[in-house]
Amino acid sequence: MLLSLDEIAPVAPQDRNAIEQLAQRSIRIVAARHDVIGEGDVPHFVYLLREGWACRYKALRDGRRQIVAFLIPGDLFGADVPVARAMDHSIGAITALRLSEMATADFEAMTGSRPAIGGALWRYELANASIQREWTLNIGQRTALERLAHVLLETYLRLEAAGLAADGRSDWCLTQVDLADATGLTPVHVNRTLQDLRRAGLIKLGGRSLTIPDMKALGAVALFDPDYLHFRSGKAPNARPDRRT
Amino acid sequence: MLLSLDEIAPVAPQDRNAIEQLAQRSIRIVAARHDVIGEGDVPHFVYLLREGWACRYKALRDGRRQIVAFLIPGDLFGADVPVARAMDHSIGAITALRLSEMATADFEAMTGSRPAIGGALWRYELANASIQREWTLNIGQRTALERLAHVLLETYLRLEAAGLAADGRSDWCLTQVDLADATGLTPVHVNRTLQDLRRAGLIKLGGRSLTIPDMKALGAVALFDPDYLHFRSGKAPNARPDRRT
DNA sequence: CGGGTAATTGACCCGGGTCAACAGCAGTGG
DNA sequence: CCACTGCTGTTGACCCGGGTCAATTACCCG
Repeated sequence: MLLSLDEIAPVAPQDRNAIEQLAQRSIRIVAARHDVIGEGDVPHFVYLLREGWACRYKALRDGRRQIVAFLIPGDLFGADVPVARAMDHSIGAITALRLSEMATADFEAMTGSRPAIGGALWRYELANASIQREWTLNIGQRTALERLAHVLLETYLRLEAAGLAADGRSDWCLTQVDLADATGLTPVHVNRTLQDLRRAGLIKLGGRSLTIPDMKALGAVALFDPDYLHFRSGKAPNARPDRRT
Repeated sequence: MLLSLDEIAPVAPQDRNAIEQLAQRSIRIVAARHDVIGEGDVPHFVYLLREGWACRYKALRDGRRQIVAFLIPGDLFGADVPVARAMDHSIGAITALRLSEMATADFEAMTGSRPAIGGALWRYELANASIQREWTLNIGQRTALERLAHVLLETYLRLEAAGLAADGRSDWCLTQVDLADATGLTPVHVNRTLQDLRRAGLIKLGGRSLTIPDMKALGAVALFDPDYLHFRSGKAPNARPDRRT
């Protein structure tokens, strides 16, 4: 079973089994480009994404839309709802999805009886929060070229960590409009910037697949530092003196 | 004792006392414009901000800097470190700060023996994550005018919830450079945009204080919807049908 | 009174947005 | 099997919101 939780915080085999048991009970299929959960909803399920790509997004009243995270197979969402009352954003399917749905009551019973899962979940949500901060930085400070390079590289690395990509190559389900909504750029400018990246030999993107020939090179363009992803394989922490700002 | 945790999730008096006990043990003073914690650090304390304004920020290697959150009196930070290993961002003082520092071991012992605090903390971090998503939306989609209006209104409301502001008036400690770093604009453009807001009668800002004469009007300009703040006084959730995207 | 930080202003410029048209394909129904 | 439709990607011409550069003017605060 694909479980991105396990890439952030190790989950013991018996705990994995407990999750898997619950996850096998009910499957939900969602068509591409439909909402799984809408802003304001109080869903009664915790979801595990089994197949397909989705996104978290927020919309402004006038239609402007910001994707705030991509969800890929193995990702868990809705685990915060029992705590946070209602959704403050929507979950949208990018491709067709296959989801495991776990009744929140059952899910809470499980985390209650297995503290290790609660702890892992806590780590998982903190890692997601860290990614969210990086996105704020990405959109606020990076140029279009850096920004797209960053999103592509981050997404590739998450896919690789999930075992869905290797050797710099991956299936790719995001349209240029999706990338535009995620980066705060227009689709037209995404198109042109992707061409710049292609021309520079930094990516090959097309035909539903992404190839990154030189991770280091793309990372340099993106000003990429993988620490914020909080993968278990991450580097050790360091110390630092007082510093003026 | 000011405790923003309590504005998000109610904390029982005995739990409040437990936190206060711990918080009274050690005070740390930090000078304005110095770092409290640097990116990569593994601090051994959980901090409660008692006095002054601070921010979370991330910096790019070339010096570009993004403020990803403002911290005001009553805010708690560092509670995630025991879980997340190392800091993926920095905490910087905007004004001089007075902080309570609680040894992480003591803090964890307290949350361990008082599950209600752990639950409240979980809600608190989720509310912060929600604000972070709103900031991503803010920077990605709103114009300079909307964006500044949004930041000003959000910050005012948080101050009000903390009891540090009332009747549309509040002390104000952010410079235009701070606002620029938080919104992804340049200081020059922040200056001009603030003047537009002033000219429109939407804000009075100067002399270390902010006044918002008409909350509704400013909210309309900012496309502001307070639900994402997850204040206890928030509205009830609603339902919504399947919707195409 | 002096020195440093924060706010303001003007002139000019550019990265990315806007508008519009078109091309390539995949699905779909006749 | 093919025409039709709609989504995705691409390109060109033009424009504007916000950035850059460079002074200058308040403010503190000691």
